[in-house]
Amino acid sequence: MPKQIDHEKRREQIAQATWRVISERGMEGATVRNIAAEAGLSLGALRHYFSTQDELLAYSMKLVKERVTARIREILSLDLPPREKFIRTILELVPMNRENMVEMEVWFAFTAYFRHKPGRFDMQDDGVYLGLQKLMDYAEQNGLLPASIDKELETEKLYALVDGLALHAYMQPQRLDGPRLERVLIHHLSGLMAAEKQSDAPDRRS
Amino acid sequence: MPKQIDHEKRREQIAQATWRVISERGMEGATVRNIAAEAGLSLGALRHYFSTQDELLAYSMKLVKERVTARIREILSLDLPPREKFIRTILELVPMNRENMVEMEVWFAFTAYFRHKPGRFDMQDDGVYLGLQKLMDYAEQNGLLPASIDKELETEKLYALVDGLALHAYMQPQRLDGPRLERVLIHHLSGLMAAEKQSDAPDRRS
DNA sequence: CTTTTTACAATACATTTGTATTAAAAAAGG
DNA sequence: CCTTTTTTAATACAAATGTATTGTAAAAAG
Repeated sequence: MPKQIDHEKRREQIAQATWRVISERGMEGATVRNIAAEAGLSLGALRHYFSTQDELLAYSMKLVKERVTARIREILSLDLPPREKFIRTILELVPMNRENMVEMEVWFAFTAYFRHKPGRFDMQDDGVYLGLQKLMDYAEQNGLLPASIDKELETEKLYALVDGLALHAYMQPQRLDGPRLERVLIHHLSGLMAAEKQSDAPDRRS
Repeated sequence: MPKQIDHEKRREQIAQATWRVISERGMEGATVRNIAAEAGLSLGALRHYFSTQDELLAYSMKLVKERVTARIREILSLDLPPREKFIRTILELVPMNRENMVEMEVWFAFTAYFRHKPGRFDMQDDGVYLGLQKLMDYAEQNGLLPASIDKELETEKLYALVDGLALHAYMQPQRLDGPRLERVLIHHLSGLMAAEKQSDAPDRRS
């Protein structure tokens, strides 16, 4: 038989080809033929790794989530001051480069696609809300948050802010580029951690 | 000839059928046949009002925008205290009922669909950012905003918050229902208008 | 070396899709 | 009443798509 192939690796390559196709041509362009061509495979070859299109799409979606959570887990494992860790984790939730942009793009596409599937493959949640709740707990336990705030509402606001910014960065990348995204988020987090005087960052007394 | 038909009215009916189909079956289900069936027409009949599918979709998208902007314009025309007008306008940007939810749903679907079209029908912008800028100007001119805030950043934040909440209300309607949406937005706007002490609404001294 | 198993390619097939064509029915205009 | 024009229906057709089948080559297993 021909050179033994690492199935899992091939599946990941195909999933990445899927991401590229969706990013460039939308969900409408994510046909098995387009994906096979992007991956440099024939239809028959593709079918050896995914027997149905929805299985391929579901796998590709799952892989996006794994990649993102792995990156975040890595940041959380770094040895940083709590404040830096808190901020950097949140910044990671927003697309700062082309790669993250594609991830978010395909995540949206997958979500919209699987939402209306009869045999639902299991409506995947991105887990960001749960993660932000834990992150806010972490911030509170490390004294980053003033006691006066309504933590639950602030978590909801932060969640909406992050996803809203992500969405806008995707829809209007020329207006909302990386540096501006960072400015907006830092501004919000500074206000959040400042309690009274939300006007600016806390440690600014020059 | 058969009973003269108001073409514009028919086109609106068809567009509304399109919304329903997209809401229930996603963009994948928005075939000309499904839409014709939902509208109670034959393929040939549909084709008398829209000669191509993309023309139908583009019209349906335009109609969504017109409906939403009309509703907002109506609120702006009401005789309300500036503070109420400011808040109610922003609350209108978020889906509080089934109808608004469908509008947002199809707007997202259309946006994703037309994004990857060779002969782009004209990437429609929802105009929310521009509207919010004007609304913030209005708020400032009516003394609702403290001078200490960074108006541009706060506009960007508000924009992201609104769209993020809308997205989440769509994705997790059970968790983020109407009352909760309102609580979160009011909380944010209160903090925004409060300047120092962002902890709660301003006029609360009992 | 022989056999068997694996990766891949080519092709086939039934459905669905957008669009086009043709025709009929129905009422407005004269 | 008769012609004309508009609405609608029925059918056609080519292209695209998901999936299945068949075949082939290559290397692992013996």
